[in-house]
Amino acid sequence: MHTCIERKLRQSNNRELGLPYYEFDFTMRRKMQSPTSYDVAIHAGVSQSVVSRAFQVDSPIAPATRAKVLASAKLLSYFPNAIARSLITKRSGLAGLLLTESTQRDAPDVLFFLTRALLRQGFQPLLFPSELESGGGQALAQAMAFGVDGVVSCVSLSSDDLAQAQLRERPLVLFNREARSPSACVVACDHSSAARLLASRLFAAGHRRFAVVRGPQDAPVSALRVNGFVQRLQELGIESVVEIEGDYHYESGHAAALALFTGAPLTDPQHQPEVVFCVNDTMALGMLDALRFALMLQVPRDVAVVGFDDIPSGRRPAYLLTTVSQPFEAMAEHAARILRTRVDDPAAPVQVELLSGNLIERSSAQLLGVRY
Amino acid sequence: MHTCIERKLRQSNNRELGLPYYEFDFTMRRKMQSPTSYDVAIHAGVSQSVVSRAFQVDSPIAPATRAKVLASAKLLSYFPNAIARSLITKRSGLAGLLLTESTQRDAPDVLFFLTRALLRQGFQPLLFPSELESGGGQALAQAMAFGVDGVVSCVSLSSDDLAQAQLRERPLVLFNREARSPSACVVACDHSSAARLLASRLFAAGHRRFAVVRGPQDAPVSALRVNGFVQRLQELGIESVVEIEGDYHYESGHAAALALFTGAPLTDPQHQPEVVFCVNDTMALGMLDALRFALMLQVPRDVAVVGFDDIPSGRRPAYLLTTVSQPFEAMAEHAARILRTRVDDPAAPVQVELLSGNLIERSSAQLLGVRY
DNA sequence: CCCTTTGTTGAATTTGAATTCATCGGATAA
DNA sequence: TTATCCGATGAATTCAAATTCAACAAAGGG
Repeated sequence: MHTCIERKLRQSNNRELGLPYYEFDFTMRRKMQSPTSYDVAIHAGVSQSVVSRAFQVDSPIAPATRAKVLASAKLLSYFPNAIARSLITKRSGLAGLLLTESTQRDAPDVLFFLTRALLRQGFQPLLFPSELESGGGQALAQAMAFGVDGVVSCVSLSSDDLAQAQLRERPLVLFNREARSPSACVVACDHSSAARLLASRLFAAGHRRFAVVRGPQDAPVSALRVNGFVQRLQELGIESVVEIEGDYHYESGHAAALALFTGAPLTDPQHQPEVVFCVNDTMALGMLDALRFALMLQVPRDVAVVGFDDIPSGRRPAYLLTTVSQPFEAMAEHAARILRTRVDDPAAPVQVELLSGNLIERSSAQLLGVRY
Repeated sequence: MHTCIERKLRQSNNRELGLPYYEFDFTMRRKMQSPTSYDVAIHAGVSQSVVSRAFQVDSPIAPATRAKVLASAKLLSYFPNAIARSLITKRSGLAGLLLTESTQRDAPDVLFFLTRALLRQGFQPLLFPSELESGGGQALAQAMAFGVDGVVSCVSLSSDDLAQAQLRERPLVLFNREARSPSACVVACDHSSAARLLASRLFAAGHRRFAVVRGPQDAPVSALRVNGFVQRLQELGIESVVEIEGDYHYESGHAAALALFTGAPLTDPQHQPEVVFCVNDTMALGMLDALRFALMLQVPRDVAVVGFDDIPSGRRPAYLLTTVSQPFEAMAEHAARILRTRVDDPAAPVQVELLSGNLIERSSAQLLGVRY
């Protein structure tokens, strides 16, 4: 009886004393280490397998035995070692969360809702921030090495990267990023449609001269928003839209205002834009402050301003920015649910979900027209 | 030769085919699974131990052998399994990061800087958000089960919880929380001193009637800030300071303004506070908006307002809030460094670091007096 | 020419928990 | 009373990589 347990116990003691495992063999409880299932087994007078079973649902174990084991475990403050468990079950309970610096700093809500949603689906979120948008591949490889069950990526990934993940049979959900492979699940805001709607309703409100402050050339979401906006305006007969490049930050919105409303066209009000669409709220706030405090213009009387994202500052009386809110909470819940589904059943169909943004009219710009 | 490897290979094949490990024994390469060190060993014509050594520094291995192994590994896109490694090395490379909802939502910078600092110290951050400030104990137990090498906690922990961590020999650093045990490392902003300094300099600027909007009664940092502020004022001869309880949110700052400046004392300007100290910026912004847009008061002419935290919105022209900034970036770097030190050497001395906050004077309140 | 030293290598063992499979015991059916 | 069955149990094996230790080779010294 208990030969295996005795061997293990002997080993434990020796480890603690810094001796080779097999040369030392009298019995003595070790201290100051996490207890193992063997320790609990000895305390409860059962085998290690029974301890393992006591911690699982639907396992063949007598209720009385389970109670006895759980009592011992509590006494020794034992908790199953998740690492050892995942080695054999091939399930770590970890979900990799790939982030860029800008996701973290400009849209902290994304991280908040995603971590909460992942937790609710039973995943512990393991963070892989990359400094650059291009660091996704390495972050993904790292995540694989850590044995994550799946990945939610807020970073663009190449089709090679996606293939890697698929090779390892690790489900991956792209969050607000383009799918570069037909096998990738995607949850995103429908930036393009929201921008089109915004264009329609600004047009309906009577505006005819538009300007756009976009993000850097290679920014994936900026392009979707700008193209949707501009294409819709072209359909409505607006031929030219002034475009200025920004970098998503407050200062570049401020600078864009000065660029738009200072210089030659200033003398001819016919050429000044009536509305400025900034592809994110942060720039829109810079724009508003520049218009009001540097250029002494009235908003929306002289110019209207719209943003995109619905950041908290834009809601306050000092700004009251008309904007589009992305349903981050719902998006996060969808992403986590899809991940859970595919982890449980790798054969589940690939899902692509586009959630529509909500137009929020405040006083920085008036919107008119049908609801949708 | 290679008997062990052959056994393992046979097992691998059977696993893939869904058969019991030991009944199937012809050789066939498995696909669509993460390669193991055995796969690489076979490919490179060496033993598994050699593969393991090839991936470590300072291990006895011939340079030529290592090159051969690494080439095979690259070809098979093999990467050591961090889970299996940590089972035997007792090092997971994971750092638990305990957070509350409010840390995440109100001070996203904390998470940003902490994750960056932990990464730089070679830790992968594993998140344990708890809905409530009281959920720290369970989060800590969870973190232990996941085998984290150490923990940074932005959540208050009881001395029992701290004892648990110590028992498991897992270093723990408290971030902006009180140490409930002499064995706990702490990195925090010196809220009390900063608040004292703020009081001194508002007094020096000529103010004599003060009000404070504090956080909930049990909020740990609110108390430090309020007490420092009020105590210093008492030392300076100010006997009574009006206190209003808020909940850290914008709306409660707004409400506090209405409570302070509406009603009986309004008729007698002698009793209206000249300065309001809000224990966080978010409430200070609510206060400012209420004063300006609801009560039609001029800031700072009629009332001065100061906050604490230096959130980005407060820096903008619409607010220009005088406040105290917490050196989160430096605090995060310190916390991560302390954690690294103690993980590498559990006998390293317990460190407690209080970093001083920086007073930032903008136009919502004037500060006078010596620099420090 | 033999013996020691140094540097590499591989077989076996280890980590902690889950799983498999044989076994044991008690209960029910014949 | 005996045969059968089912639930509960434990010994052994498994996961993937690190580590230990014995074995071996080549090089150097006596």
